[in-house]
Amino acid sequence: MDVVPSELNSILPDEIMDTEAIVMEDSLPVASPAPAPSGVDATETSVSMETEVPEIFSLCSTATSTQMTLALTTPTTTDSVPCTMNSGTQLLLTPSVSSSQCHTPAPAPKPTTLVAGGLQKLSAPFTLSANHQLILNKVGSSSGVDAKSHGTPLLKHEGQKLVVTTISKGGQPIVLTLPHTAAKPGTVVRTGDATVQPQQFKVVAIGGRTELKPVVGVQTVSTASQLGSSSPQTASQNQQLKTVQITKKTVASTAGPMVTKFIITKALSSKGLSSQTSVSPVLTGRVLGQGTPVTPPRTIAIADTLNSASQSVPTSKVAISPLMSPSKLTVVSMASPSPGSPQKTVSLPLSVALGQQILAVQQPTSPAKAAPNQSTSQTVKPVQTVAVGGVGTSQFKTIFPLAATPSVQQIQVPGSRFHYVRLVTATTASGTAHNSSPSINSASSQPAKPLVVNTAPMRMSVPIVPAQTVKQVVPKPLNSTAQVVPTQTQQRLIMPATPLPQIQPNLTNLPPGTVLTSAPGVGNVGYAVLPAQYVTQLQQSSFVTLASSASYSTTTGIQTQARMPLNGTLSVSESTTRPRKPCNCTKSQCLKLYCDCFANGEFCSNCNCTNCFNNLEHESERLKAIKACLDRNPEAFKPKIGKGKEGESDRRHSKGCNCKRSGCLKNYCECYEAKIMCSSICKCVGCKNFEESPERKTLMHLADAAEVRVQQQTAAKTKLSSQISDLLTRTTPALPCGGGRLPYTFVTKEVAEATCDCLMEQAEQAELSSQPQAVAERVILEEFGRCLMRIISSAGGV
DNA sequence: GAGTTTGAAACT
DNA sequence: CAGTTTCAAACTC
Repeated sequence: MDVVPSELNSILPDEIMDTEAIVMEDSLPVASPAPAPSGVDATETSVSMETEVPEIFSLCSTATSTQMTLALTTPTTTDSVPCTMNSGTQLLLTPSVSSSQCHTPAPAPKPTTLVAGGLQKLSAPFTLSANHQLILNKVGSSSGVDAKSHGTPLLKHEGQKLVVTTISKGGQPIVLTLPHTAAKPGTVVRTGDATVQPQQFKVVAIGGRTELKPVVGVQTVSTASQLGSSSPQTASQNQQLKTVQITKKTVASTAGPMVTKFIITKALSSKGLSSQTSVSPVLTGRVLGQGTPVTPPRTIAIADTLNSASQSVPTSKVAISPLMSPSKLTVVSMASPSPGSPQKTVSLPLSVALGQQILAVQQPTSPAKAAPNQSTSQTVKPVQTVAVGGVGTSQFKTIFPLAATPSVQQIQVPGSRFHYVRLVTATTASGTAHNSSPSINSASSQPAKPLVVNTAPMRMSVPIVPAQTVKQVVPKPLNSTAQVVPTQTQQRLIMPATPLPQIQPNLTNLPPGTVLTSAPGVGNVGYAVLPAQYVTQLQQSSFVTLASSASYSTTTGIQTQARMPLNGTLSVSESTTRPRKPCNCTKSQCLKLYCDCFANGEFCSNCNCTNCFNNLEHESERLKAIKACLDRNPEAFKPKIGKGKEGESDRRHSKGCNCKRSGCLKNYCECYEAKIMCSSICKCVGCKNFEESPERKTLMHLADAAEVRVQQQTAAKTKLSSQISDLLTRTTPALPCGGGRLPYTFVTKEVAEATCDCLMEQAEQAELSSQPQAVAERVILEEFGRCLMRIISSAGGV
């Protein structure tokens, strides 16, 4: 998956993200043949995938690159969850075993395959392990048609929460995280489906909006019947909607029947970008809306409110401050759970998530049950995007895990300028390398793919502060690696994984680019908001080194990374998106407001500063500096120039200037620099920066004239360039093979023949006049020169 | 590019 | 809160 700059976020849904709706339903088990000791029982989960799409999802850590892979890892492998595939989509669930073929559901924790009658084959072994992640890799080509999986894959779904991460179109893996619950393997009950109180959450991406709604009275899905009935679909369908419905039935001894259903609707276009998502009506009443016809954003709904067990388990929660209205929020939790912790889940409270999107990335906690194919996990950098839509509000989140041992996950908040980076200390080596590995395709195709980082349960809910200043965003052209870089990045906030009581009150004031990390020894979770540019750099660099809590050392400084020469693409974007000048701080370590980078909440990048601490390498110092600044002035990181309500006239400096000697007509004056006039709150002396000031008018005229001049020059250059290009185009014969138009192409066959005729004529004349050979040669050469001149003039004249 | 000027930020 | 110092950007040469 590509890293998407924040600016594109608004565009992203259409451009980048596939629309996938995953609905997870949890219903209480009606009857529990095998009552589990705990109120929450591990139950069989029947996963029914209804796919109209020929593409097949494979749930395997070892899925081949060409396949879409779903990797489901749950802590307990013993339980198998029957999955039903309605239509041609096959879902293979194999606990820690990858199988290309469909398998009948085996009660034992054997590899189960979900086979959808779909045209494409997805073989995916998925391991139910601590990871709780389901990774779906989209396969570019569907090779074979898969037999329907009559055998229903058993997904062990102990957690009542299913976290689904959207899959990037670029073949990025989809990660589904299944939160662990207290349910035990033995308690699993086969799909007997009594659905008593199914809860369903419907995620619908409509026009880029995601809606998540709980649904009551969910229908139960019979797995076996559906599987049998499901008909394979032809691979010819380019765009298809895949719906995966996973019904989880849990039988609790005491509790009523619970049925958990996961509905995953994914609109996939075989060709990628343009996917039309129409939620298949197959799941009646479950899909609230339909994806936007054009490149809808992928949506992941995480619903899990019912299970008490799941709730009991520590979960990561991200709370988005409702006050701030970031239209899009991306949050990545990267906490590294203790190896023993069975559950790694991110629960997104609907109440919190309403109207906001949250991204959650989880890592498997229990290494033992990690997917077998871990060798590649390090290299694989799946991008995960999760969209949690509040009702009526469209939002989506994008997570960009950055791979590498110092695993960094980046979250981009569309519409907001926040880049959230979560730093995870690689504590659990075994656990970290895991499931994400299956996405081989993505790794190869996209270098900067993040690993799925292990996420420990988040301890804190973090309010996220939206960028306060709305700045013009320049959308970048979407390419394969669509990236959006804000013209002026504002990053804010940060949520400390560890409690930062001092700062929390001022979270809203946190500077952009702030990195909050857990205090040493407290935890390894950290959140960082990175400048869009920085994120872009990180993504492109394909590896990021983060030092958090000294848990791991960084081999390469971030500063270094940031300063790394950008490739052409980045440089272009940078020029347009990063107006900020590089700082030259020498004594402040870029940790004081003297530093513009720091003041703007940005990491230093391509700066000339020395001894810079304004980077991820010095998270703690930076954090302290931020805190100090906030202590001095809670408004320190708020924009100094108030946003004009209606036009620039309303803009004014929040504090006013104090100029003494500049007359407020030089850039020393913050008001003048901001191109606003001084106001009554200014304490300047000899101010000339007011409306009627003749000096100011003169300066403005000069500035305008200069600007016009520049624009004219630019326009002239552009025009000239286009003219030259046009000239070459018109004068150059089109080459059949589509080759470029080069000067030699002016010499067409006719021209060559004419030239030869001229040369021959000269030769004949020389011969007739009995000229010496040397003279004849000279005459011929002269004629050749004239011919060339005519050709050139002819070309230029056209 | 070096040096000066300037005013915000930081400090007392 | 006021005065002073520090700092880095803006400016000049």
